[in-house]
Amino acid sequence: MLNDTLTAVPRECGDCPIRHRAVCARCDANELEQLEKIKYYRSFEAGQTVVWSGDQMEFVGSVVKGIATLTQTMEDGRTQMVGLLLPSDFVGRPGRSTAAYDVVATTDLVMCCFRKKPFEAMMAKTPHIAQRLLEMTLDELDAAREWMLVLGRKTAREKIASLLSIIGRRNATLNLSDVTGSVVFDLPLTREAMADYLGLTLETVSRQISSLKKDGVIHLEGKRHVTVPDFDRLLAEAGDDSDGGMLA
Amino acid sequence: MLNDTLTAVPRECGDCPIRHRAVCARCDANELEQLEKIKYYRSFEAGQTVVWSGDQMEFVGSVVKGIATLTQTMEDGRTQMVGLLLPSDFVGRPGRSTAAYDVVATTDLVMCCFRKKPFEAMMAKTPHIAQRLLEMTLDELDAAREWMLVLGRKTAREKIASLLSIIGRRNATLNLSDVTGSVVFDLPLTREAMADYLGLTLETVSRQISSLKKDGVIHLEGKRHVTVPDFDRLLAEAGDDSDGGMLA
DNA sequence: CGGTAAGTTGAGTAGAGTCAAATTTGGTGG
DNA sequence: CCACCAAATTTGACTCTACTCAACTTACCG
Repeated sequence: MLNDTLTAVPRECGDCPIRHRAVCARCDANELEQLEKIKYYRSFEAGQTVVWSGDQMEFVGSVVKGIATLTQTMEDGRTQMVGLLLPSDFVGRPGRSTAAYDVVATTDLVMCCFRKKPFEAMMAKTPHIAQRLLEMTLDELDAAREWMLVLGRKTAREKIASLLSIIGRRNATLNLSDVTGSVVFDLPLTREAMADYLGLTLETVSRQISSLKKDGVIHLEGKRHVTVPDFDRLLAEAGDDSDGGMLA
Repeated sequence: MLNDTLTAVPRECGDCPIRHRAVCARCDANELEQLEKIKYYRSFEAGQTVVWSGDQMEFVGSVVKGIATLTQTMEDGRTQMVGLLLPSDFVGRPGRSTAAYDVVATTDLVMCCFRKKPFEAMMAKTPHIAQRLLEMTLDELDAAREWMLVLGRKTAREKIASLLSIIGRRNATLNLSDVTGSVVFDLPLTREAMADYLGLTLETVSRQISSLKKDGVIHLEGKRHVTVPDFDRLLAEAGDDSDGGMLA
């Protein structure tokens, strides 16, 4: 079954769906050819752990398809999600040998991997890669800081609204549609994963979603399919005047 | 009086106290000479705002001396500190025109500034700068994620202990002393600033500090001078087994 | 059609927030 | 050098949001 997934993945960088957004975005044809030589695809099933915190990192890479989470765990089991990895996002840190976080596949996942050593060697010779990685890292830093405001200062209701607006906005970006008026999307996370992202308990997440539903801010079909009739209303509930956290 | 401060600042990069840690750390003599041409020093008094969120960023630069904070504010006034800037830390984001956060001098502050355009131009030609900036940004991203765990999952008491252990560890690093047994330092932040960092109210900060004092985890002389008799005890109170958040 | 995981809802509690004094402190002008 | 002031900090009393524990419902999968 893993092969089915692999078959769906492009063999050539030219066909790659994340070609223009990933760490390789700035590479020219020649550089891409070099990358082709050291890349390989790996597939993971939903729920599988991609990397364990503290383990040796033998590769870095990009998410091609699916969603993964970056989480930290305390000894007593308290868990905090510190990043949501979407297609084109980069995993791993050049120059560091062990992983600092758990990476877990939330959905079935395909990654484009590079063995760490050759990648680092290539990065040193190829400014285009380092430049793009810097740009992506600065974006992630902004997203992390945006999230610090959510975690530190927002109420449970605002936290949920913030998460929904981020997911909604991202979906709109991918579909190239406007975030005006009504927005529809599927939640890629369980209530528990949402709780881990928001620094809440899953019960509180559930209650606040019910409350937003009751107040007509969102509609639900099943547990995952969300309709936001008025996106500005959602943003107001999130405590953001205009555009709050852009995550990816 | 500004001149007094300026006089204390090196004119030559060679004498600079942050020479080997800042964004210029990897530059060779020639590159440094180019940087000298576009650099200038600016001093700020404690309490002064260095950059307003949303403003045009006409410069980027490094903290040379003193401490600054990076904060976000919601319309209703809730604020969250998203970074603590220490000597050698970089301010500003190449490739972005407006500031995303308020930068405020917590103590008297000296910055080594570069006009944004020339700096960006130089970065494009000088891999050493971009490399070092990538490294620093990755470190900041790790620190931000570490802090997300603190904000999202720790109790008030653990938050305070986490902040104290970070400050204690940083001081030890600067003094090249071990973080074994007893550690002594001055708090660089008011209770309110600590609260903004930790996502708490200043009253809660005060109560938890009193509680840690009562339990003998710390001793206080005046409001700012802290003695930690047993650093491991403090780490245990922070919920960290070994080394929790390293901030700088 | 049952079994299990995911999600919802309820009741009671606790930890942090709010509002309101009191107290300490560092700095200043006399 | 000392009294005084404004700001920072501490402490108290009360409230409320989000957590805990628990039962129940729903959806999905074999």
